[in-house]
Amino acid sequence: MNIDDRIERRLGYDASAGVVVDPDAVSPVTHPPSPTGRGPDLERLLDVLDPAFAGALPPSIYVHGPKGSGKSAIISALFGRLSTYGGRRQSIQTSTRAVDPTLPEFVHVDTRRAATRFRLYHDTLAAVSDERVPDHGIGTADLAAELEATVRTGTDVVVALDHANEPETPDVPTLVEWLSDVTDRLVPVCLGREPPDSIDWRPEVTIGFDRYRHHVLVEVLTTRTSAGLVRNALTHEQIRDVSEWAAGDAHDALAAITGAAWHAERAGATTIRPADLDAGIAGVPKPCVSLGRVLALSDSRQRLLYELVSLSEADRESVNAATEAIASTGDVDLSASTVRRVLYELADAGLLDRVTVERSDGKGRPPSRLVPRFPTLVFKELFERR
DNA sequence: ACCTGGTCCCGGGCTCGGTTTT
DNA sequence: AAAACCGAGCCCGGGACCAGGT
Repeated sequence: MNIDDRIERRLGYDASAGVVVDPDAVSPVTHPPSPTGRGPDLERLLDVLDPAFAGALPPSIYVHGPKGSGKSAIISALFGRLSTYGGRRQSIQTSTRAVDPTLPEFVHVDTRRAATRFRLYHDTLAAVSDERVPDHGIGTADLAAELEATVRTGTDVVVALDHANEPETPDVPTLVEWLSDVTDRLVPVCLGREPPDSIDWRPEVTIGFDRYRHHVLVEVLTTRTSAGLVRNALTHEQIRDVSEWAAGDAHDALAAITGAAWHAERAGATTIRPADLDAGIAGVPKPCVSLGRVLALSDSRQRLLYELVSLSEADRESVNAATEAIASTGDVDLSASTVRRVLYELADAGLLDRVTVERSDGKGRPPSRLVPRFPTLVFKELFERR
């Protein structure tokens, strides 16, 4: 976090209103350019990537660890920086080498947004190519040929495949195969939650992330709230409490804080009061699905979820009741049968829980209530602000 | 037996670049 | 050069069928 960034944030910000200075700085779905508290892991990654700095192909890597442990934060920050060094430029000065090495390109792909072969090739190509890549009207095979040609005439590419193995994203072996089908000069760096021995892929190197330890998470939250909220919006005590509650999960902690900050702001407060923090925490279920998964859904599905979390308790009592209520709102232009099917799909994917309700009037199978498993407060706010 | 909730699957149509025809 | 057409991925709609309850 440099001085320019801090000044930039203050520009255009009305200091007389609210708690939030920079929503992105405390958001659970954005990563700061310089993450806090993962120095040793960063060093391990740089050690492993070392061959790349000598112009050789680095090994394939599997980065694993629980949700909210900083995998994406570290990799996206690191690859973001490395991409500015990479590519066709001769970049490293050294007196001991006859020829300066060319660094490979480093590309960070979110498989939530690139969950098909087509989208993966599209996003990878878009990142390494100077020309713009069409979204439609071109076949996957043509895209693969284009990517192969670009890599052949350019440099190797290290591709970070973030969020593998989620319900909406392909599994690790599939992603790796998609890359190797194009050329072996695309080196995969996969990120996932499963331990290495439970995935069907043998990378050359594995790196494990552990949950944040309490004092490290406190440090992360302190850094991010000081960048994103007004001064003293949260006490140190409150940050410690959130960290304790989040049990090492930075995503959940930031979701609770963001929710609390908006709750306070809506009430016209200038600090986060205990009641705001309680509301923020209440808006994050345990266990909680990453907000990023929700935000990667198509517009129609996000709209549907927004309508769902805006429903009254009574309308959420059963899937059919929710279907009717959602389908009858003017903002949703899906048919009732599609709404119903999508609700079941979202439940199956783990974004909603189906809780069977006890029922006395009972013919037939008892209905189930839909309970969101994602940070509802933050999602609602983001949806309304977009 | 009957009823309602839940799962699965696939045809068809939409959008939008690319390609061919006029 | 403009217009018509084609074909790619992707989304929607809906129906067939299975599960779990009285």
